Amino acid sequence: MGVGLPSINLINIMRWSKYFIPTLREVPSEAEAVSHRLMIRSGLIRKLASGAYTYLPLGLRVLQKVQNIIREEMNKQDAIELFMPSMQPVELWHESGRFKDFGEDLITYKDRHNRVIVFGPTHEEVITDLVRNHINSYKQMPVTFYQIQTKFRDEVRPRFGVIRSREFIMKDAYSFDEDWEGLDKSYQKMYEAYENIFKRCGLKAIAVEADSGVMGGDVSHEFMVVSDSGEDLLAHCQSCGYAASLAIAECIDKEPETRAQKPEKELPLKEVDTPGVTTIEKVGHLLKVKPENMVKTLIYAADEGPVAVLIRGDHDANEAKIKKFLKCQKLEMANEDVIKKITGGPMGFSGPSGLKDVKVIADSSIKGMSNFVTGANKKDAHFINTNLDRDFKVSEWADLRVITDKDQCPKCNKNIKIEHAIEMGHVFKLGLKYSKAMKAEFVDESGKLKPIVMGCYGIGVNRIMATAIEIHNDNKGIIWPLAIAPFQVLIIPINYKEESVRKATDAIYEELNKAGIETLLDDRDESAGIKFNDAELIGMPFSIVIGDRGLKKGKLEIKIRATGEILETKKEEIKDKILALLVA
RNA sequence: CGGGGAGUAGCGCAGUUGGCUAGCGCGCUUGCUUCGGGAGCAAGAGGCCGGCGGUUCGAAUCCGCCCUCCCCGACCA
Repeated sequence: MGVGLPSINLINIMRWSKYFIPTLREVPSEAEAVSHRLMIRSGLIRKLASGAYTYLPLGLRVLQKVQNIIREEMNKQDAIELFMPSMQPVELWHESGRFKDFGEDLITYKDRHNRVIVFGPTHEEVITDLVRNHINSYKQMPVTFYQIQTKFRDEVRPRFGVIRSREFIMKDAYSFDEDWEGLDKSYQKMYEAYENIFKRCGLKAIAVEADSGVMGGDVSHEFMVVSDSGEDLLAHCQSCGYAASLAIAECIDKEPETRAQKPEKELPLKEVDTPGVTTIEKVGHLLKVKPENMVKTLIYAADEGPVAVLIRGDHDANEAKIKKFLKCQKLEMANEDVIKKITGGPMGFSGPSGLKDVKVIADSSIKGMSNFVTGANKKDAHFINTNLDRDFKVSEWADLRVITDKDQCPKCNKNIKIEHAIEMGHVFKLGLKYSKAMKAEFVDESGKLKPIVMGCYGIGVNRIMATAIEIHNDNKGIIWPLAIAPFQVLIIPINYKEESVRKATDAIYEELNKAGIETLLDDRDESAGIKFNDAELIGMPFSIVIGDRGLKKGKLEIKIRATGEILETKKEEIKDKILALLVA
């Protein structure tokens, strides 16, 4: 299948009875997240298998509207649309070095000629291949390409319906520049496009600095929308607006302040029995010491051998920060043998004093501590009253931990909040990663051969749909933002079979059609209650209720989904009133 | 991959000390009545009880293996 979704002109009007909107009265047992439930109940999607969904007509319309918004904003920034294959020769992935990086997430198969084909999880390789063959001169840059296309990733755990699926629709863009200044400009343009896109889709996206992960590159920003169904955690400052993903949010541990809390006297180091007790929680319980008065010693295996990392008991080690600090590629917890060699004791009882042949780095928050509990590097034993410098030495200090909600904002010192968020988009300054690996070079003005400077930019299209629902709903159903609502107006005739109602309904339906208003007509032979409830469930911004009761007075009702407001309107003024509402 | 939960009609569920023809609500079909917030009456259709194997006179129910789905974690746009 051509998995892309071409831009189309949406059909303006539709009769419910001739369409396909399978709404559900009851909550499907498989769905837990609000958006997931509502998407199934309102007939937007159906599941085929874990992480693979059918978009039903109403859902498809939303996707198409989102895509059209994306296209408009991308085109506005001079990005050029193209369409690349999902089937990609594995050689490209070896060339870029990402075959290993992606690992099991890559979905591959062998074709009949025994060639290994990758189902594209993203398209840096393909676009770089294209560009290296056709862009050879600085005169052809800057240029940014984009596509809207289905991606495939064998996610470990697909969840929350369409929010994390194995097959998903992504807008991916790639910029090519002759130098870093150029990249900065291209990046900025995409950044602006993204802000506009999310805003137009009714989402308040926060741009946060992020870890580049498997994409590579130095600078990257994620566009996050705060939501309980978010898989990511955000450190977010309510006062100054600072926001960063938990993985990189900076921790401020001011030495003078923390030092001040130090008691005057250092007590003598003492070994205590802690049989079989290894976790911070249990040790703390046994010794009646709070986690913040304990220090855990984590032995990591890094590129250049083992490293001991000291973290306060109530904090979590931040591997992204540790990696960055050590400038290493790989970082994993050391195994039992290595721990024994370095600490002399078994796993679970490691402490900073008496470590051999290992670099000791510590999180800055430890500087202010005294008389704390540590492992004794000996089976079933811990030390109490451990003290810095006296009992052990730290070779380097750094921010190595994960921020908590007890921390302060690194920018304004106010309290920081940890919130769940959904990642809607991610932009990366890739730099030379792919152009070097895959030799995408160009000749600059002075005739020199240089690698192209790249950026890449992704948006989860189906995720915008799910997130919009996640944000805009009530206990009755979805409340679509106007720009991405499947239809702008729903006409609800009460007893459509009755001639006077049908005539009035058909006339208005036709009138709205002529005015170019996207209208769905609920012409089903259902009771008023069912129609009202379904209307609230599928959440069109405006409904027009046409019933005998009002018709006798020459009046109809316009219901506003978001507010529940009912506007009594003269029959003749319906169209103008709706037009006014659409613009407002 | 670790931990937890679940698979019985399109949806939501009951039935599981082994026992009759597998049930209920919603939805669906037909007819009549109804018609401004999930209508009433009547008559229907719809099941390999997730799969395979075992125990047994007899299995939705007991045992074994497998599959699928959901949640938490690890991991990840």
